[in-house]
Amino acid sequence: MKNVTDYNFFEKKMYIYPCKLHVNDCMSREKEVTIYDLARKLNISIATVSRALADDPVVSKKTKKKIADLAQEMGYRSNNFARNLRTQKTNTLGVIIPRINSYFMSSVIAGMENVATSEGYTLIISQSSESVEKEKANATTLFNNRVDGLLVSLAYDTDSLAHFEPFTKKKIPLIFFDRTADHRDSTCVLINNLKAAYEATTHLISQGRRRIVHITATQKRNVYIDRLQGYKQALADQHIRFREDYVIVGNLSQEAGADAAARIRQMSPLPDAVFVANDNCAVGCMIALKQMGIRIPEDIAFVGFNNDPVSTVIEPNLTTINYPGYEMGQVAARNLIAQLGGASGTRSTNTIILRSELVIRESSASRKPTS
Amino acid sequence: MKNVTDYNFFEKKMYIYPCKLHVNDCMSREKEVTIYDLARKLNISIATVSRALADDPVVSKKTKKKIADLAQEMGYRSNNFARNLRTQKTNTLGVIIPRINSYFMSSVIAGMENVATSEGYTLIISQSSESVEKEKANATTLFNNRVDGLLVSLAYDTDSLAHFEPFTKKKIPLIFFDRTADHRDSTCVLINNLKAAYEATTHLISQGRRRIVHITATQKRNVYIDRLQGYKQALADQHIRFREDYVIVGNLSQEAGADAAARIRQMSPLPDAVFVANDNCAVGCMIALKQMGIRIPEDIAFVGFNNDPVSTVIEPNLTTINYPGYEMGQVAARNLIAQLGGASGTRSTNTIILRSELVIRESSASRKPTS
DNA sequence: TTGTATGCGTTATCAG
DNA sequence: CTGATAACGCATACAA
Repeated sequence: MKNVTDYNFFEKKMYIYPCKLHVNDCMSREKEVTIYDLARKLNISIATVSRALADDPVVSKKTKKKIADLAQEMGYRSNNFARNLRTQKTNTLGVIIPRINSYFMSSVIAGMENVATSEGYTLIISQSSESVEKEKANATTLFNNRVDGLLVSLAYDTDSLAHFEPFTKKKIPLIFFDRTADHRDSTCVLINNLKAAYEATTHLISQGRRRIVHITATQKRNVYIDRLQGYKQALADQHIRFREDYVIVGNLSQEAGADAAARIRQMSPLPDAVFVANDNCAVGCMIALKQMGIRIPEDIAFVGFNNDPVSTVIEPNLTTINYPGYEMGQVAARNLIAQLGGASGTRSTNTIILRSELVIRESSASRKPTS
Repeated sequence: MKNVTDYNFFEKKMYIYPCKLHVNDCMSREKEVTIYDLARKLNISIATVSRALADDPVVSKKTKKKIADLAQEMGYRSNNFARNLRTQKTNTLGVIIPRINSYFMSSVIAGMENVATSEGYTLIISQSSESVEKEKANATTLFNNRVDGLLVSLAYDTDSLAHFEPFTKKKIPLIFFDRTADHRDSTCVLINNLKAAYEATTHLISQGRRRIVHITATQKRNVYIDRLQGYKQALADQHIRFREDYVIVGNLSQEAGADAAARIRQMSPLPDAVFVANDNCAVGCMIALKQMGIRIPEDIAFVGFNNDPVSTVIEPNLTTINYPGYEMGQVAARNLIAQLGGASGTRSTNTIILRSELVIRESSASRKPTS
């Protein structure tokens, strides 16, 4: 504080003199070099400097070189704020995700960061922590930060998209990924959850399982709705009656898996398979069941979802749906940037479906060596 | 794939049309409302509006209210670029990390995001992918983005801090966390790796183990240097000879763990314990050893580091060092913001040590029921 | 190919 | 308490 006070005092005093110094003078911050400085030094106009720095073909190679060299030498760096202010663009993408610390999400983010950086964009990441309220607040913040575009994966309980209105009103492109929603003129990037769930369930049936429990989350999110649908469809196609009480809804945490295990154990007859909408929860459930002395896959087979690294650590290794997070991040970011680039045609792309696949491991082996 | 192809085709077609629209013209973006608009409507000066919006005590409550209401009504939002340009502040923090998709790192980021957002700061996250070169590039980008401060966890092979010079030269505060480095006037946030490793090793010894292998990474990073030191120290204190060939250096990936397992198996006599500098690698090693028929903990005991969720999935559950990632992120961010707030005293804080603890699980049980 | 002039939306200084 | 006005650094329409 001492410093600041002194500095203000000093500055006030300075105003007496005709020599008017600006905000960043003295030694408080070395002065930034601007295009004015470059122009003055080379005796040319700032316009030329600006153009040269932007690699405008209209500037001669020679002056370009001169300017580039001097810029380098003087440690010039362009001021994004001045530029953004002028161009009304921010080169910034906003991201809203439920939470960053899951393997899947952090992979997605890694993919986004990868393409964003290489395209000269910057990412602002915010977490909704699975709460609509925080999601709204994040949306507002990002809106005020003037992001050029938005990448969103919805929270569990979001059921209105009203908080994204400001963006669509201003024609700021919006992309939903993974946990998507129907929203006119905004693209979705996801996998075919229905098909994946269908395959998972069909696989269990083909292993001789009939009493298949499904553990999932709130039916507000497409991913869980579709997975449930796929599960139902598979049952129907194999003429297995769907039982409401075989669907366990929770928050898909590892603890939720343990809770589900307790419920499963109460069922009579004991189910012979479980299809879980997420690996973490599957793992929690498997651990709990094993502690109860239930054998996997002999008594109960398991299929998860996500191909999280834990799926190869748990014993037996977990059969699951592989699901390219990193790639999903890349695709979503790339598509968003394409829309920003003015490829207006891009706008009509409504949905991008990524490939997913069933990875079969021991947790779903059939009891007898048939397969 | 079908979709993607169609999409490309469609886009190409769009490019044929001569109708060249500028990025933001026509009705593509409704005009933003500025303080000028507010001022005009209320017949007051922009100066008053600006002050009112900043909640300057010098403005009367009444006019403040009027202005706030109108702003709300007209959908005014302040323009950060204009403000940043004017104030020379960005309210943005840069983050450079090796990679985001590990449980530990994503927890750290979550913690940082948490305090940054609540303090009105925004985070720009970039990954070095464990490469100095990318780390340098990231530093440059963040420098050009004029971040107010920087949070860094170093890549494996970084051995010069020259790329951070621009920041320190401009007195932009720099905080290292976890993978830190000695750098005059920059704060470090980390745990006491030496002590943690000492405890881990001592624990193994107390369980009756003598031939303890240590798996770690390059000795360029403090965390690995310190953990090795702690390991050595513990051996020394228990009068166990340190053996160079018991130290296996790799990249701590799960595969590296498997490789290490192969080497361990060759050793004769077989080591009776392994202390690994990271849980993931420990898990890889355990799985590989188990496949070779080696029993854990009977033949070889294990201790990991990080308390990653996998440590409670692997069988037997992994004894490890618990290590608060989320909190570390919060502390680092909070400290950085404090420095920006002008708390000059903060500057002299050189190192912040977070608590860590040994979590004992089955992987390190002693052979006989003594403990 | 280069230069001149202007405005982008704020904040902050100085003068009422 | 309020107003007028000058920067902040850059991009660009228009002139030359």
